[in-house]
Amino acid sequence: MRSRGRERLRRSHLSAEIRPELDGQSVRLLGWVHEIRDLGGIKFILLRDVSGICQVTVKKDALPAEKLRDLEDLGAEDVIYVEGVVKRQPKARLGVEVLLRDYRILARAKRPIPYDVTGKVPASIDTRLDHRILDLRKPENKAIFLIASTVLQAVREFLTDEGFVEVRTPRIIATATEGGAALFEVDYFGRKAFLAQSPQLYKEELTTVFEKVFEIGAFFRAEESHTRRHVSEFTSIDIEAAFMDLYDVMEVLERLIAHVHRRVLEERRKELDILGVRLDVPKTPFNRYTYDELVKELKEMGAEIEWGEDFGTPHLRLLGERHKGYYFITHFPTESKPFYIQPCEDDPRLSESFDLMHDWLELASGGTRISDRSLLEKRLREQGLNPESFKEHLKIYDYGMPIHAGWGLGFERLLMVLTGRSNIREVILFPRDKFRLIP
RNA sequence: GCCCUGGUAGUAUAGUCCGGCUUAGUAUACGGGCCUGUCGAGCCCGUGACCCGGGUUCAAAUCCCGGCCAGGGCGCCA
Repeated sequence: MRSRGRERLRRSHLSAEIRPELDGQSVRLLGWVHEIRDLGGIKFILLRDVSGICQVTVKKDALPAEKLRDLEDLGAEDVIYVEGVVKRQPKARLGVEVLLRDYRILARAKRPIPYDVTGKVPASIDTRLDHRILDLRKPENKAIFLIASTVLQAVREFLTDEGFVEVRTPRIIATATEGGAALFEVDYFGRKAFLAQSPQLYKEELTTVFEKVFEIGAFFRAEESHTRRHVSEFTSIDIEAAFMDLYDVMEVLERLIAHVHRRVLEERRKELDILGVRLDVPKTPFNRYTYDELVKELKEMGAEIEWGEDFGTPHLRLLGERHKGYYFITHFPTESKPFYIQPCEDDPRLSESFDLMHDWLELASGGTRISDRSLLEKRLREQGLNPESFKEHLKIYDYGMPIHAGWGLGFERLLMVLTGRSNIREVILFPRDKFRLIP
């Protein structure tokens, strides 16, 4: 019985596949009721599935009375199975509709549904996140995550083709990896442990095995940040490669960004249209500016900044007005960077570091890493960290540590750029920040 | 953590300055009715709200204080 029922309810087409060329063909559809417009003798049901929305038309004189009665009760977000015939229809916006022959209501939605999926009335980001599953059913929000899926796929295919090995490092760690950023503490069988804020040290160690590694994963920062570009749980795309320096990995990064643009344009044109985003493949190589140059530039613009000071948000906003799109900032002061960044040989006050920017938004950060144990220990001490608590990491440097370099790219920030969204929470399915732990 | 702004039906808003003209207005959603080409459907009717606590006052959505919540910014960062 059960399996026969399932057999009947297979769909023959997705809503996006209902095209005028199918005129006259019988089709079976499955989906959610997006909207109903009832004109009395004729009723229009907009049926939404993963591919989009199509119009199902009900001429009331063409259905038996008892079928019609149930249909009168159909509401928004009900799940429905539809059998019908495709009709080329110049009067319909898409030029095509499905004339309903039979149907089954598979699941009812509560009425009134607590959130407007059709988007007739705007909703604040807080309300949207409170009803996130319904919010995601809006075509424009769904489009963001269809693009996200393509981006992840594109990143994996690009890095794999470049000879990088995908790895996974622990989320639960014993000590802070970089000092600085606040970590979430967890109770690990009665011992104190932390949620990882970065795969940094593990990925460096792994270059001595796989040479080129990458990881796509969630990391955690217990910062008090309250901005549109910070959350407590975010996704980082990280690479690390032996026998490379900052210029090598910058080149990998800009080619990756270009590749991602190409793939999104190839596969998600419809979603970009829904979002109203015009995307161009950025020209490589991206512009490169040194920290020194930009400090000079900022001073010329009248900004207050001392050499050695890291750029603050107001500085970056100023720079973003002058430098549009993707660009690199290189050679930051060693002091402003984490302990593992390689100081320049000719001027140790500067480091072999870089950030990838888009306008004023920081997307990625990376550089050449220190490969000499004694220098690394010296840098740890200079940053007020205790080498003793890094001994598990430091011992790797005794087993043959070549020069290596890498970067970490904020996946959601890249997605903000690609989808034209200004709040990082919009591009995370279920965002976590200081104030939000549900849904 | 600090600073700024805000909290009115399910949602989004008007009203708040300058307290009373308010049975708190509008849109949308929802319920009922009319409607055979809608696509922001239309028209008619209806249900539905002043964040919580204290204070000032004859009178508080409106002014004051505290709390909670939210949005944004800063620091920090991806």
